[in-house]
Amino acid sequence: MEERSRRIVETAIDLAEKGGFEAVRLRDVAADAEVALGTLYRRFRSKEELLVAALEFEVENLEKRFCSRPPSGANEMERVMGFFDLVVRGLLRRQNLARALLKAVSSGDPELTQKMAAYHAHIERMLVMSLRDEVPRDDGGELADPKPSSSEVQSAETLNQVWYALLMGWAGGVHGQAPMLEKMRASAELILRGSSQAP
Amino acid sequence: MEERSRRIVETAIDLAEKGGFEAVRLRDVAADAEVALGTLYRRFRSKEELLVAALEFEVENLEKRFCSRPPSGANEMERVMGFFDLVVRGLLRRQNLARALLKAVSSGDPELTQKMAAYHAHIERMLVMSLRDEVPRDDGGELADPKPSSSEVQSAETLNQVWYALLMGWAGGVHGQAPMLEKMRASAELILRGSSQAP
DNA sequence: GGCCTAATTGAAACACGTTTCAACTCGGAT
DNA sequence: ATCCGAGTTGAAACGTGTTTCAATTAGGCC
Repeated sequence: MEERSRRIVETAIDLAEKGGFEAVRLRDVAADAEVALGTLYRRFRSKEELLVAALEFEVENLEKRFCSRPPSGANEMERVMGFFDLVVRGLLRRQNLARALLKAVSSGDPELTQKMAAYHAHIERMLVMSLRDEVPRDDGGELADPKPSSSEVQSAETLNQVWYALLMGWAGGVHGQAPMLEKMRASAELILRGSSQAP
Repeated sequence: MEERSRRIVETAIDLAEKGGFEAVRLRDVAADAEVALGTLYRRFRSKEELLVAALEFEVENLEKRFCSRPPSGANEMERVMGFFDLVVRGLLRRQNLARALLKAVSSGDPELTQKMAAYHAHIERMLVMSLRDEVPRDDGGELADPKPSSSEVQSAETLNQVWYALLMGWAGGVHGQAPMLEKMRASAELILRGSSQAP
């Protein structure tokens, strides 16, 4: 990403951390990033697109942490929950920011379809790697994760679906982070138990 | 609900059917419902709250249909998928409306926490009843569904989580309705298989 | 009927996302 | 050095959600 765009995204993240979605006023972002409003709009078609770019940035960081300290655990369950703990510590700790990013990615804007799918793909990839016991190696900047089996992919998809719904519930105030993790564990138990049986 | 409020909600639904979330311009809603803008705001604190009221309305209709023609099927899987088919036919067919309602309920507005939780409770209740093979009887306007077991509740919660995430994906253009139902079936297979084992 | 309170109305104003535009700047091709 | 086109700037304007407010109306109570 180009220097100016990065400055814009970082400014947006700062403002979102402080005051959430509403605090990301594009006039303020432009001013703080020392850019004209028109420049911001040349690079990001909307507030949502800007915040989704911020989400991409945060997910990249998450992936780096994931690769450097992959969740360890004796079984699938522990490793998968270790991954969700990582997301909580890496992203949800900054509640204002996390809520703002979730709101942006779930806005339903058709322009963001591709980015939304990419986000889910990232999470699912990390989930597949968590299901395995391998230590993921950083392979020239890319994650090494050859040929996931279709049952691994299916489990990861289902886990990600549950996780996404729980994130939405957290963002909407339906539950706090600890209950969210509890619910995730309960659902994961069902899912992993199901996946351990021959179809 | 009072007459004036109902008129406002129905007007909002009309507009949302025609043009989605953006087409629900509150000035237009007020004008079409023959009410002053201030009156609309006295009854609904925001556009999202208005649309969530519309969602409540639609979910009530869904529940009526559910009670009058409960999904039938030889096993849990078929009945649960029958329920999701019902939602598709009853709500998602009107794509503009459905997307608008989903956008509202997932807006993350703290004022809507209660309504969001209530929505999920409704869906989960119908899922519990679908898991069972009973014919749900309309019990004086309320659904008869005595004492769901904790394992039924857990399955219903997990199914609902997956379903909600898939709805968001559909609303965001990640997949169409048919692929969404396919994904739902695949995840439900995992979940129901897991629930059929002793914990 | 007269009165009191709450609801309604119409209209204006405000905030912020988004668009538009003319003037300006800058890096590279000639 | 000059010129060109793309990117940038600053400022204004527009649309829509939201707020505000004075004037009006409606409905129950004496």
